[in-house]
Amino acid sequence: MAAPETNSSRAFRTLELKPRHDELIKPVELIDIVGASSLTLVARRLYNTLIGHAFGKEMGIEGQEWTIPLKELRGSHKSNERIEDSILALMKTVVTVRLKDGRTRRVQLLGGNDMGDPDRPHGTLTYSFDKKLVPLLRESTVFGKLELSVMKAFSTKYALALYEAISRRVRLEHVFSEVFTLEAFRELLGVPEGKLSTYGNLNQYAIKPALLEINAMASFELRILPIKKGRKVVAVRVGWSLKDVDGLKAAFAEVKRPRVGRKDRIKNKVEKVVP
DNA sequence: TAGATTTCCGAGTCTCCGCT
DNA sequence: AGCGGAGACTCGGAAATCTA
Repeated sequence: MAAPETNSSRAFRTLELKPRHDELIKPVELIDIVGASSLTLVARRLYNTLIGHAFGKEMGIEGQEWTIPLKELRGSHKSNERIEDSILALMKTVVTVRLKDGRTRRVQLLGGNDMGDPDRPHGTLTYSFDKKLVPLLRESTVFGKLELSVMKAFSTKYALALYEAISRRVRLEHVFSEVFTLEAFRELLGVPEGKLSTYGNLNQYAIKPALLEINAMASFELRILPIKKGRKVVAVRVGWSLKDVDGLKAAFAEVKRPRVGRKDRIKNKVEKVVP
């Protein structure tokens, strides 16, 4: 999938943009991860936290290490057991990135790391990113601005993947929709090879749930329309618009509510679902 | 001994195949 | 397209264990 070019007058570098409270900035090359579909939602959240922690304040250099208390990675569970699983999954995930000059780069999501320190055996995680990955972070000119509190609230990986991709495009001033072939859209959502092979299943289990969650909780509104060739759906048009003040208030309120029962709550609201 | 951490478990929820 | 259901997954909490 081709990454959209940013409007040239505002071609910030990642280095120059500081995240506001509760947001993190993630360069486009990382967001369009190809081949990470086997990562769990927990692992994705953990990775987003690690990225935010590492690059939120200042830009890294090759070989730099960061230390974060495990407490901040655990979430609501009190144990490290799930953190270790996620770290292993991230280290095993090889990302294929299409560079602007046409080269293809393959790199692990997460580099070497140490858990614990001499004082507290299980207290901290010291981690690094591969030296091939750090320049990507530094050179990025197109990026998404992601709201941590929103990302934490998504319950399906398809909603998170779609949110990441669209939140980046929402910032482009003159673009309000984009057409994806079904193949590209599956890749964007991170649908595993061979799964959800028919449009019916893709719509029911990936697109509809993701739309429901995003429209309930994000700062923008999404519409997805199938594009048919004959009777067969061959592509989708994804359109987006920013919410008004009332819409933003409702979204903020839903994010703050507990996850239990969310599905039923948001289903009762107006749905913009694929026909 | 108190607080931190790990292990285990079960309820709730989600995914997606097979069928109509 | 929609339904039913099996199996997988997520999550929070209780009990056990560890550490200072």
